[in-house]
Amino acid sequence: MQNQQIAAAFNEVADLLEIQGANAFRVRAYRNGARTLENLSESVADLLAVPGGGLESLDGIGKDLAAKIKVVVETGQLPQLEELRQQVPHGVVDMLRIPGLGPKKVAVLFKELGITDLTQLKEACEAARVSELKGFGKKTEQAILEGIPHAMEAGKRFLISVATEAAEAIVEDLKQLPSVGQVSVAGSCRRHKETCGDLDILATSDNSAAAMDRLAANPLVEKVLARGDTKQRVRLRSGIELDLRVVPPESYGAAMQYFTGSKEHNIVIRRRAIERGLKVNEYGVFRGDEYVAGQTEDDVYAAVGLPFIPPELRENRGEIELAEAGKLPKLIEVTDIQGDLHMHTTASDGAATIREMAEAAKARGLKYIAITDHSKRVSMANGLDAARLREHWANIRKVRDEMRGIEILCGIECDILEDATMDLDDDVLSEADWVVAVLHYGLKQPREQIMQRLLNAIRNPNVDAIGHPTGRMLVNRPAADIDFTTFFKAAADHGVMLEINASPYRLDLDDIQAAAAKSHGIPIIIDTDSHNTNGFDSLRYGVDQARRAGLTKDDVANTRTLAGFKELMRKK
DNA sequence: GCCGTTTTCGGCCCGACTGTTTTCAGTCG
Repeated sequence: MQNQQIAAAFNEVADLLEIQGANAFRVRAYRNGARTLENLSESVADLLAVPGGGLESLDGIGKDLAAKIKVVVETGQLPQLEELRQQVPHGVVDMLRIPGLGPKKVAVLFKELGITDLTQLKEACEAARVSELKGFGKKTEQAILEGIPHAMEAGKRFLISVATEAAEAIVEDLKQLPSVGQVSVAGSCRRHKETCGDLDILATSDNSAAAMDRLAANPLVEKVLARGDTKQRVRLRSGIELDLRVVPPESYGAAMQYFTGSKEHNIVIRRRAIERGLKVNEYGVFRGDEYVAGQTEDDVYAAVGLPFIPPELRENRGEIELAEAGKLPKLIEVTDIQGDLHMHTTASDGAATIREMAEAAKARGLKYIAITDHSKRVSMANGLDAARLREHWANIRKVRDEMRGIEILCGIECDILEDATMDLDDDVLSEADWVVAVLHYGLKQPREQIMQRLLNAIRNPNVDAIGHPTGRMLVNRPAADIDFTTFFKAAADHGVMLEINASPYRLDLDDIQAAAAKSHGIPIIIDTDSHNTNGFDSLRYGVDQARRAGLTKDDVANTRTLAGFKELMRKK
């Protein structure tokens, strides 16, 4: 957690320096440093303890930033940030969220008009004082007024499921157009990030106007925000903004590579191009003015001496080095999954019966499932006590005996209570085929208490796995404060599996945590946590998260047959 | 502020679009 806090501090320093007109590369250095910390699995406090300066060996962390990290770890504060906050009020930073306002214009508003928050900015626009400033005009003033409500929503991001569904619908619609060749989603949505800020769609056509007209007429589209010869930006009714880029066919691969990002990945790719006397942009790979590649992404990567890199890995977190060495992992695919070990029925808060869930799972090709309804603490969800649970298991066995082609485990999603005990006694837990232990309540407890709960559960011989370990709800509720190094070590020592919960609201573990869990040799499971028969549709999002973590089929326990899976379960 | 088969400063990814001006700066991705 401390890593994220320091990263946030560095990002804020970058924002504030930018408004003050500091050197752009210095600003970038703070953002790069922040990003390194966000992606770090071990804690900076641990690295500080490494003799010889473990911090400075990190990408983008030099003498100066390392010293600042040390100060934060030791004092909990960054004096530089406190000082900058004195100089630039916090509301000024909020203005950066208004589309069309960057650091330069925000600085002018602050210095010339003394505006320090969004409310004052609104008043100034309404009084037509903004349009009188040099570099501003009537249109800018109007755009600011329209952008203020958006800024008030504070950098809203969208769940990957919401973004994916919208993007796929629009891609399908554009494909109907005869003048359009290839159409595809790019950007963070194609990289399958857990949330998307906006959408990028790419199309090849010799008639860009037709494609843009088609998009503008799509019922999902609320407003066209900007339109040029090659690029159109629209806002969807859901609030997501979407960029459509139209490129010639010979540039398709280059444009896909370029607009899929990430920005950090592409910077390295372009640097490699420069080293080879080449230039990479969205139109192709060029030697001087001569086009040398660009039709496919394979060609673009080949031009810079690399094999194709799966979009999920394109974050500049080591994938380029792996590609160079020919060691890219063969990432897990949805069809590799044979079992689903976390789901609910009408016995607790699910909408379907045992049999309906089993039939639906079988229809999707799953070979085994575990029914894991809630334990009694989750009274809101009609959680089960020992007596009801035993009765439920008897019903599950009945369905299991009657059905062919799918195995059903008698499971339970058992709460780890606030006092670190389990919600059900060991005698009943020991009768289960499968126990997933989870945190639902008391997620805001201090780290020591959270860790006590997780470690107690891991040490309980009846617990097979920890489900949605951090308890976060995306865009909504923050994760519990977990010491991951200790957590992963304990799970590995006790043979407890860890879940990537595939619900698009959770995706917990996240990509970085899952990669760290893998490095500890912990078997990962990917579960849908289905509450109805459509819940199995979420499997793809969990697999995508695993792919972003670099996981292969072998890293994920429920890609095995049931017999193989049971070999990985701890002995009882 | 970082980085360097360039050891010590000079470079750090790049193009499209908008609005305000009239040749370009700022913003964005």
